[in-house]
Amino acid sequence: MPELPEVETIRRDLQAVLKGRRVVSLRVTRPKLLRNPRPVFTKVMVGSTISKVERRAKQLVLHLSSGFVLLIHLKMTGQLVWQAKAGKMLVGGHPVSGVTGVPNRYTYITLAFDNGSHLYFNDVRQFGYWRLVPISKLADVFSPLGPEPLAREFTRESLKAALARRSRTSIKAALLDQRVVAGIGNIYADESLFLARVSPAKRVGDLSARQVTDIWTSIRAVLKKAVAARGTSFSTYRDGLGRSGTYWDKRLVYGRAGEPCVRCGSLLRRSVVAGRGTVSCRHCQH
DNA sequence: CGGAGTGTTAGTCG
DNA sequence: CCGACTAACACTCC
Repeated sequence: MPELPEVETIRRDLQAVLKGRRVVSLRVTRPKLLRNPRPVFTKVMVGSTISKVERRAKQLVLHLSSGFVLLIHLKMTGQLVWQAKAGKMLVGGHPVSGVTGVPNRYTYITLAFDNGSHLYFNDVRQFGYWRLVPISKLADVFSPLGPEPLAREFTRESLKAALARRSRTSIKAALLDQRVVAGIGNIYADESLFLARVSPAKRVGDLSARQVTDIWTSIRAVLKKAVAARGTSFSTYRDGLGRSGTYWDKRLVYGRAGEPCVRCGSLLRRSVVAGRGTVSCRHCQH
């Protein structure tokens, strides 16, 4: 489920509580979510310290003192819950209605830390994974990914060049392709294309130079706004600080099929583009 | 109850 | 080498 803004929010929250923590134990009740053999996980993780928490595309990147990084992908329904010894809890990822507290029936991996806190990985659909990679191999693992859209490397020119090799597909499929630009998913693809006034079904080869520029500008604007809002609707502190993740209230089109377009008032339409549910304004987007 | 839909992506098939 | 489609899985909604 989470896209760049949600994963970035989780990264910041976890960095604050996990940096410098030593792993004292690992518990796995669904081994298939591990991309390495379980003995490797135990050996690499137990006793090692987390030095920093980064993000690349939609993955979390936890650096370990053992010379490895732990990649965590939440896919559609993955959720990370950190809980202090005293009970303070923070949550990032897909909420499970009616399921509170950890561990619960969807908790498949648990890390225990030296200060008595725990990190729980819950995943209803079990698409997510944990993967250990030697730090020396990290660049290879990430090499297929396109640029980070909020980094300097993502320029109008780099987007134009990446799109040039995919002229026959729809612009929405291109934006969802992590090799073109890393971190955009279904929500922010629709949001960005609405802001750029470009139809999601438009063939990449038919885009004007101006439209490519508008898409580039819109991607950055939408993602910056969403990061500032802590993502969409699901990242929630449970310690009395209140809810977070307010992009849902700011969204322009996602989940608004049948509602009036904020720009022209005509009704937003639902369609299927690139195999995904898609919302757009037929009047504003061309 | 059946069927469609869900924030992802790796793999297959033409 | 594309680009479209589907499976992986569990749950909600109509």
